[in-house]
Amino acid sequence: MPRISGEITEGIQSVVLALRVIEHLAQSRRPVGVTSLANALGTTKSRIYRHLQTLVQQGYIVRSEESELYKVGSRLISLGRQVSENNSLVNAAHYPMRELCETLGHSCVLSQIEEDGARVLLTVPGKSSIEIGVKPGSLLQFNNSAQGKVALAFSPEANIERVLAQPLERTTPNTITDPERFREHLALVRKRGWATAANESAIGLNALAFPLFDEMGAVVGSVAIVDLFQFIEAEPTAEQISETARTARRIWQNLGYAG
Amino acid sequence: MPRISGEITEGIQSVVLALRVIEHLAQSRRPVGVTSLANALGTTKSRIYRHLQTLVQQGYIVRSEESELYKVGSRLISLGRQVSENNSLVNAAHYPMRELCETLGHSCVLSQIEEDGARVLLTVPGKSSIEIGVKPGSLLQFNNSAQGKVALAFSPEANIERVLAQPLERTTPNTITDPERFREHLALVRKRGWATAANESAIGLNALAFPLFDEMGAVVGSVAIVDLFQFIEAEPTAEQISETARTARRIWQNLGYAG
DNA sequence: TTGCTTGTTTCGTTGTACGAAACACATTAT
DNA sequence: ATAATGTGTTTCGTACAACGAAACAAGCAA
Repeated sequence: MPRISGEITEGIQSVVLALRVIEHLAQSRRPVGVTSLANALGTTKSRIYRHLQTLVQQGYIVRSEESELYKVGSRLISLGRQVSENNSLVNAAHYPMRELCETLGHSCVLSQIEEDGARVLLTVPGKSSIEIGVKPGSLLQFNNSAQGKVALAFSPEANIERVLAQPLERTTPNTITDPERFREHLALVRKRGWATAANESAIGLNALAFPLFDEMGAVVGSVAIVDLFQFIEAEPTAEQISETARTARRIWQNLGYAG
Repeated sequence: MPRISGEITEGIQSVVLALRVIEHLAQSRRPVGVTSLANALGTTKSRIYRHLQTLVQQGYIVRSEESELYKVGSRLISLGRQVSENNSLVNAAHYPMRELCETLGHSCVLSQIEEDGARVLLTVPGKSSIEIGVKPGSLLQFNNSAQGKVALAFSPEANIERVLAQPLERTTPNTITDPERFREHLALVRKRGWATAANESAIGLNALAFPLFDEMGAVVGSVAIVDLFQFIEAEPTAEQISETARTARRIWQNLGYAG
């Protein structure tokens, strides 16, 4: 099987592709055809075709009968429900987040800490007509997002050192890339209890994030409000801070952490 | 790669196994180890180990740090949310089903029609202390479940013929396996607008199912209440029928079907 | 007609994914 | 202590699964 990127090996190839196919279909709400999928994932039509066939056979995706395009199938949907219903973090956060969104009107994002970033689990779109959001499933970096920073700041020291040992990626001129400055910044975040990330992941955007703790007191993720810099300034309003904090606290409590 | 069951080929093997691994982890709420997974799926440890590694690498599953067992990871959770949130049927049905469960106290099941059965998308557990339910993700047969029968009964004629052409599987002595009797039974279901399946899929169980239609008037699935035969008799009570019917109607309306 | 799209099928080749078996490291039993 | 079982992990040679390229079919638009 020719031509893989000379990397050390990133796992069983066919499985990796299959997951990418599923992920792609889940993202795009419209059904997708073989060719466009092959282009999007940078591989051949035959490979994609074979993979689609397997996934259809297994019931994870279906062909919409009118067009001859592929879309998410019922088996994947029920798998999705099982997984997300059994996840305590999503359950604990869902309702408080909706309320926060009602109160402040900003988009609201839940993320879970992972080895190299904060994974977006769930977003509640804001009330403005311009929709600002973060794509569920994406991985936010530790050094350029409020969610990542706040999660890292409250992590065990060993974790912080591990991240600082690696070079910090720069995405905008405002991204913090110097390890020493970043260390100081994390100390500030710990002191205040929250983080913002004005123009750090993208120019014009800001977010205000609070950490979430489980029953053992360990960080599991973060809640954040996200909006244009215009609406969430470098120093957020007292209301934004207190309301988001209150939401975070409600989520902890649902998770069993007394505070 | 030796020894597959001599079948015609059921798709890309490694992908099929990977999906089974994911499905298994999603089902079992507790973390699982390599060996038990290998036994459960009937394959070797090394194969499972390799697959788990790929899935971990991709972020779909993680190892719980205390034990060295594997469990569902955040990437799979966020995939799950995406998929189930974008699914109109689940969204339309969720709230009405909860209410139905409050009213009658039985477990409530949503399923979507598929080529060879009704796939369980979502279940709301009943209020009794004995929990009767159907596992989400499982495929209910057309001939031995209320959900399957009602979905098939309102399908296009061609679909019915296709199913009748295949031999009907028997699971209990009460399962209908004779094609002619089944055809008559479907006519009755169509006339009444609902189906039951007393002792057909398992002795002691019964279900009462209504069809669900989309905006074009085509069957997309079914809602059903499920409980012990003791609580849902061969001829359900007027209240059970009217309440479940009302729920079904509310779901159609949410889906855009005027009726 | 001739292009230019789709999705599908075939085919020969290659290197991946495989099983078996060894390995390391725990517990528990003898 | 030492054998006996239980984990999860690693190695290795090989068969055959998964692959890319290219041909094929079917649809639509100039």
